[in-house]
Amino acid sequence: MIAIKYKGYEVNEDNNRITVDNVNDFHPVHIFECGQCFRWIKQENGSYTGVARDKAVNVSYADGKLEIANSTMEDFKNIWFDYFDLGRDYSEIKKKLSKDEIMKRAIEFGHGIRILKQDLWETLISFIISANNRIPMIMKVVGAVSKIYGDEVSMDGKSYYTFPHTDKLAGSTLEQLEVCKGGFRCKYILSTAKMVRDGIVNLDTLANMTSHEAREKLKKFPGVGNKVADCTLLYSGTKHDVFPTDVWVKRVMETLYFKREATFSEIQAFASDYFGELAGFAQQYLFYYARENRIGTDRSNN
DNA sequence: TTGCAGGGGTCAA
DNA sequence: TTGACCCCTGCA
Repeated sequence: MIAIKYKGYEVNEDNNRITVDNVNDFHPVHIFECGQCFRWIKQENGSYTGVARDKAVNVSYADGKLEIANSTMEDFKNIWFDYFDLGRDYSEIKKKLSKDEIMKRAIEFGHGIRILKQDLWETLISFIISANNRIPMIMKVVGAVSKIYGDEVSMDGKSYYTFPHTDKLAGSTLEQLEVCKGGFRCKYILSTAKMVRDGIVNLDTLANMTSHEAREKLKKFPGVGNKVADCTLLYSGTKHDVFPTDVWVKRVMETLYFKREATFSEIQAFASDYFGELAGFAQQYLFYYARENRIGTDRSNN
């Protein structure tokens, strides 16, 4: 048993299990089902099992205590602290974003949302797969890509698969990749993988660019437009001031803010002006609120 | 049972 | 600005 203080948290390691005390603004359902990730599966006991950063873990949370099973203290410090964005004060963000009744409602609804710091490469490929696709399908395709091209890791006697590194995917043929059922997106994945491998676009440089520059850089990849680029930047924790605008976000903005139809650029301009540096966080609360309540569809309660 | 629309977007015309 | 695109699900 090891017990340490780490960046304000009390962290314990016992029997390959990490517990972190006094974690606020954290709700696994909100975090894992707000559309930012595709590799976390809900278990019968309400915990989530997933693979990230080449590790399989099980995550649960209750009464301020976060538990990460199948993890060491080293992994917590090197991976999970940043992955779960534990260094960020979400209470402060929520306070700043609670500037109107709409945001107050959305934040109340998704109060435990955190924006994960996922691997940039994995996020890029995952969101290329997300184009014109549904979440269960995206999860199946990402799972298949990992199973075929990733490495096996085990937890509790069960096998899991890491997301493949760039070289592995880039070395595939289109025919092999199509087994994963990515459909027309497979050719985008393969071309993107080759471009990354060959250094045509260097993902490591994105963090040092402005959000606009980073988005334009990402759009050089086939299958990447504004939406996929912004999702990649936000869900990898690279840029938090982007406002990925998909049909759900468009609907919620039109229904609750504009009260009329609005164009993509109108919504972008509004978000940038109104939410500023916190636009990405606002987008997550709004997206989760809109999708779970079917805002803007004929099945909504509004 | 079969058939068809449409989905958290991008590309090409 | 508009249709095609893989594949799957939901719903007649």
